[in-house]
Amino acid sequence: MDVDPHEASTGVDSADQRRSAAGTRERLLAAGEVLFAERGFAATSMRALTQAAGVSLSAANYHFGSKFELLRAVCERQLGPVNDARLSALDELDARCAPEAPEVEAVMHAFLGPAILPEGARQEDLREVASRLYADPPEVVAELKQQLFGPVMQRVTESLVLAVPESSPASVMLAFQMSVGAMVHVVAGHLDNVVGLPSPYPRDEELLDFMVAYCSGGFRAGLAAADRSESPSTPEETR
Amino acid sequence: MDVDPHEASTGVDSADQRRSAAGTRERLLAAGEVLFAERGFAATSMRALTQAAGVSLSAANYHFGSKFELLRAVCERQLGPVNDARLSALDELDARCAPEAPEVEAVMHAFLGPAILPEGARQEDLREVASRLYADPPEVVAELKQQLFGPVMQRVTESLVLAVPESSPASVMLAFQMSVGAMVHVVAGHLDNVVGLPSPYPRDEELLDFMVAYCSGGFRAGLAAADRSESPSTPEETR
DNA sequence: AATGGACTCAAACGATCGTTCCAAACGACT
DNA sequence: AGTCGTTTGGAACGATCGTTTGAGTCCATT
Repeated sequence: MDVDPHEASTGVDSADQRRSAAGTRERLLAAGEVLFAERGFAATSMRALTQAAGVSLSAANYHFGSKFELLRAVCERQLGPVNDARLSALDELDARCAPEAPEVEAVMHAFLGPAILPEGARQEDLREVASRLYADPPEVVAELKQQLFGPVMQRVTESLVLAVPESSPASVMLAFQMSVGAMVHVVAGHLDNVVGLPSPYPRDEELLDFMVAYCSGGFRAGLAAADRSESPSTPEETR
Repeated sequence: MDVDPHEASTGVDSADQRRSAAGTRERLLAAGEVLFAERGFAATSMRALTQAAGVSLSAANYHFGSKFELLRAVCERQLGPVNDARLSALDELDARCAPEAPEVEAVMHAFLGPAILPEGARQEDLREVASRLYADPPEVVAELKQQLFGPVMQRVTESLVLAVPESSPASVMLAFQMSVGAMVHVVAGHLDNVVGLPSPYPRDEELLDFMVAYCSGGFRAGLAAADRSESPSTPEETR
């Protein structure tokens, strides 16, 4: 009783056996979400992270082996539900429009929705660590990024190729990547730094509808421009 | 003659007075462009940077006061010509279509062109440090970013508001920010990590035309969706 | 009560960080 | 020749980094 590492905010005094065990891990993940999203991986020290979490330094290295594994756990915890929601939405979309190809807007909605709208219960301070992966570290994170986003990216690309069969897959991927960039920009919170916009920009369905319209319209316009410049020059594949 | 700090690659032996002076500064800026763009600000050490530049550690702190001032100099040197080209292209565009409003495609081309196409002479290994500013550090760089991009952003927004007078300025800014995100994504080189695309994706006019079409189409589609959802709900400003 | 595993703590490890200091080399000028 | 300001290199500064260590605490089980 000499030290008080963290006050018991909720009035639990019984039946909270090994609360500190799962609580510490949860605290570290929550602090990692905030700090990694705010300052990036390299600029976030383990001491600042554990201090923000209210736990000891070695506790972080006990639960997770290293700083990088902590980042991986944070990303997986945050991106797992998002990617699962994306995949299930795409499956449901495919099942709905039986043998016909899905609409571009519907695919974009399935891809953007779980990232824009807050998912499930935790919705207040959930920053997007994943957006940091698109910018932060050297090439070590490339493997993590590929591991986290690879399946979803491939799945969305397949649906988009089906949605616009007249365009080449390379153009579809290029146009989709620009949508990814727009989404990362929004999800990373860069809208908050624009002078004429509300600082915590609301993540509501209005923004989602706007993004779906933007990405779908840009997707179609980009492909139209690519087809316009490809068809008269390279008639080798259109044959 | 006991040490050999850096070999004289070019065969200069006369009339190269104080070559090391301007050469050292140039080397540091060039190394900063590459390393800051590759690994970000926090993950790039001064020792790695000066070693890549082939100069001493104290030389960097002599020419630039600190690591942050070196980053500022690198960003200014790289973004200065790009932003100047953007502003002059927008001025030329305004002068061309006399009293009428400019086209969205033309504004996007003026904004995207200098960032996509290599500018002037140096075009080989010129990475975009600026894209790192949109992702890398905490809030210290926010001031640098605002200082570097502020005028151009305001200028482009003005032209876009004129191009679509029927939409609200807030929607115009939101749609433009998504185009900024797509541009940052492309300029940051994230296309190189996509499996089905060529790894050093060519920065040619074909990509520029594609991006102009994408951003313009998305811009118009997003605004159309916003107008569609705004007009029946809030008839206060449309009056 | 005693044992064992799960967990946390303070302290320290070596390494590397950005920065500073000082002596030496350089060309320019009197 | 001699002196000055400019520029460079090498060594070292204190601080902080990620990680490891070993003793200690707590709870569940026997």
